[in-house]
Amino acid sequence: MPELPEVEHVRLSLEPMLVEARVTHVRLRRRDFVRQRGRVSPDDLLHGAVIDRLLRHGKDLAIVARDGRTVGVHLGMSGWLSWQPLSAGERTRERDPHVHCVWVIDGPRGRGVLRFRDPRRFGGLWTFGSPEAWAQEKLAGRGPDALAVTPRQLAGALDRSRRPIKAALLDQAVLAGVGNIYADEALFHAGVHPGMSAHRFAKDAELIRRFCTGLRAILRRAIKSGGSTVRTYRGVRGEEGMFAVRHLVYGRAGRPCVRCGSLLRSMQLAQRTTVFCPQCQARSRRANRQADSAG
DNA sequence: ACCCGCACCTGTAAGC
DNA sequence: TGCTTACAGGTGCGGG
Repeated sequence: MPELPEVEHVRLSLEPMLVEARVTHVRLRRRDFVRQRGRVSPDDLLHGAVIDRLLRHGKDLAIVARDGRTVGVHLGMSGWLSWQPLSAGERTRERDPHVHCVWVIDGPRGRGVLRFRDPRRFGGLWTFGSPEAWAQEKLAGRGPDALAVTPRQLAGALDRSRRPIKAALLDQAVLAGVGNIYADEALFHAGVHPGMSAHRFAKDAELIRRFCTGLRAILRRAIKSGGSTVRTYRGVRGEEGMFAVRHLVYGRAGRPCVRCGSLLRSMQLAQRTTVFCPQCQARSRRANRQADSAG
């Protein structure tokens, strides 16, 4: 579910509630949801800590305490972090079997419950002694964040790769934060066929620059809209992200292209459903220019 | 070294 | 209605 815009929206939404707040209770309901060998203590999950900041790189999130304790959060496909205000003296009882970890938090904006719900359990929690350890261990092998990547970095990561560009974009070692939705949207924006080889894409400096600019714009707009709710994604208050109504290709196979009217096509690429416009994203750029000049 | 294909899970919707 | 199947936003691994 959540790609960079969804994760960033969650981070921004939680920040005012969590920063400067103290964790007063922690309840881990599924031990194996914390990817750590041996015993997990409440202290590992920030019990008693004062939260200092929330970090994000790609789709990875980290909750960092003042004393350095850090919890890495990954939402996987179906993960949801929710915030519910709690009145004084009120207690919570979990009945939802998919809520795997619960934190009660006392902060400048009042008391509340932070819950991590994840039915498919592809997500998880990781514990570290410092934010540096998080960056070193959890982010090892991750590429640059998709909001900050430079055309140069992207070209460098792609120029010896023979994979289809779509497959490379989904690879978090190349670029951190892009998943199936935003890969399709960004390729459409740049007019690139998803099956184009990565090294050919990397050779075209002008194309890469255009792609990076478009990608950043799409991600920024998506963050502002609260992300994309396609099925299950929700913001921290349970609200839907409104960016899906602005998807131009993702989820629109068989419908007309907003630019040229051709019917959007669907194919399997890197085991993922891929939607593109056969006209605006033609395989050869010559065909592409012809399509442009034809209007 | 690179890249593919699959496994990891559950929920939902469509098809029969 | 009920059963079966396909599919879903992600990642990490084995092995070709």
